[in-house]
Amino acid sequence: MPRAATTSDTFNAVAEPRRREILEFLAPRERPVNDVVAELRLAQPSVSKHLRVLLEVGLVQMRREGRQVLYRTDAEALRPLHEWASRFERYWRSQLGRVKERAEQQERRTNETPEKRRKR
Amino acid sequence: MPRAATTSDTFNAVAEPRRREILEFLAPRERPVNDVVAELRLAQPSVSKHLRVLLEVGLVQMRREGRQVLYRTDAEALRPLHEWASRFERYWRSQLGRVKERAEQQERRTNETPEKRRKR
DNA sequence: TTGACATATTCTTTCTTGGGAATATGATGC
DNA sequence: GCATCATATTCCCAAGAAAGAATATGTCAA
Repeated sequence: MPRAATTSDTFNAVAEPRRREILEFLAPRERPVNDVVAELRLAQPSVSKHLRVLLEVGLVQMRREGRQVLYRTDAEALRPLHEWASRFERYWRSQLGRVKERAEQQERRTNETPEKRRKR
Repeated sequence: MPRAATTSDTFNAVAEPRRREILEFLAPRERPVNDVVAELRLAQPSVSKHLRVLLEVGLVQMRREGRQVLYRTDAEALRPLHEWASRFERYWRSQLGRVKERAEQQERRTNETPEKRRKR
């Protein structure tokens, strides 16, 4: 089974960094596509494609106005993500003492090959 | 450019539903791999691969104990995700009145083909 | 050592992605 | 109609992804 489609749900849609930037830009108020192109310095077709993905999962709303198409983030659609992460809040609260130690362990492991790691 | 690796960051790692389930299961306390296999009814190699991805982005910690390898969710690593979603909290609060209307629009659009949608 | 248990890796197959370039569609004003 | 602005789609490509099956590695116990 290949990886799930980016349009399958919110989690997959926001996995792409550019789409997260677009969502942030379109959160305060609606904007035409070209504003996104100019602000984020992306190619226009690229922006259109990202917006399509976001629209399909309901993360943005769209409205036609003359020649322009105005997009806006539908923040409500991000709540499931927020709530899912919230389920872990109680755990990171109780793990605070061990955080630094673990971060250091993790850093030591970074850039090691699987072979080296396996020997441990 | 193809899609970013699942190990590139937290967002990509949690885009996979099975990995989210694994994180939930391993949040309360550490568990051997086979417990994950049994509980989530996944193939053992599949679980090992998912755990590897989670380990590389720091979402789980690992500890060897005899023949077993114990894994545990590092909830702290989910905070960036939670905080990113929190940035949109003020927007969904102020958009509450329009939510139902939009959800209905979205539902009407679901299962429409791009061709139909384009005509609007 | 041998065998059994626990976990990890490799290989193959099927499928999706995001960028770039080119082109198509859509709306407006003359 | 025609040129122009604004946006969307299509085609191609390189890079992975996830599942399944088979196999490898590691550890303990007798």
